[in-house]
Amino acid sequence: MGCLISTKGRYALRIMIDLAGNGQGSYVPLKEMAERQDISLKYLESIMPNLIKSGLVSASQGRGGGYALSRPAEEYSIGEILKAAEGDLIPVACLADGYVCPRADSCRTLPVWKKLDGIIGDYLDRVPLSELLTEEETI
Amino acid sequence: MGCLISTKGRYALRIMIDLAGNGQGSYVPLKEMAERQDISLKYLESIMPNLIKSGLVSASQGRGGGYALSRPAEEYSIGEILKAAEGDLIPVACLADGYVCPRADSCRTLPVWKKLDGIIGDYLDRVPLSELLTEEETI
DNA sequence: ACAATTACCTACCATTTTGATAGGTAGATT
DNA sequence: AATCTACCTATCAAAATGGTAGGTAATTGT
Repeated sequence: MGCLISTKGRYALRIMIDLAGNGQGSYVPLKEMAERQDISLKYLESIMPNLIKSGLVSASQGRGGGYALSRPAEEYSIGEILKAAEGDLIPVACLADGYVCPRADSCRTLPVWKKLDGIIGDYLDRVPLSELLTEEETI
Repeated sequence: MGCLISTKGRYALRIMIDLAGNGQGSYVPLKEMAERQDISLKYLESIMPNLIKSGLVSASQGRGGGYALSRPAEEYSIGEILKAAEGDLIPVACLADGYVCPRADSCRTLPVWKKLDGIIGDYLDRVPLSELLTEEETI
């Protein structure tokens, strides 16, 4: 389909919203969230490590364990969540990390891609996670 | 990789730039452009119908034939070119044409996707093809 | 101590998309 | 008539996507 944001990012966002609804105090088991959000537990298990690695959530094993936000919801941008979940968030392969295009210095379109990337990043970094919460979830 | 714009869109843009360099008068054979741009002729052949369908270029068969811009370069936006080449240009599957999400009315993220889509479209629609031409190509 | 609960890890897999190739057909020009 | 050109159909390898399965290790309540 050619999408910037896949289920990885979308599901991660829903998990973060779910976690925000629970507050920071206690841990929420992934199984609960999988059922609540109607997403495969096993698939979610493959996404969570990305959020852990980026320090967005903390986890605790064993009974009473689960996941929890590591900061208040207002202090997250959805940009950083999507970036963590997806690995990268680029509109065009030319901008891939580590990729050096042989046509780069004569390429007339590269500046446009960079600008586009900037615009997308700016917007997503400006939307706080808390903006996605309903009143009940915020309380 | 998770990209909004694939080679289809990027190659289409390079073809349009190449065509703009030739002016509107005569037709340019695809074979020439494939060699000049170092892109597989056969692959380009699969992209051109999209540009034809959207009325961005006109074609002529037979000797002396090829492709030509159907308007002056200033009157194209790169947004419409990319959209024609890619088929659609959406940042997230939720916005796919004809897709109706069951969670749509309670979804907290959908407004963000729509806004993002708007931002991307606005930018790309505002960049004219002529902005990608060098001085020589513009003459 | 032990059983239950939980995250975490590795491997696998079906489907779709991407990027491309191959060969042939039909129309236009010299 | 010969040639050049777009156009059409089929095929294909590799990668990404979205998901499944089974097991291991850490923690906790009882």
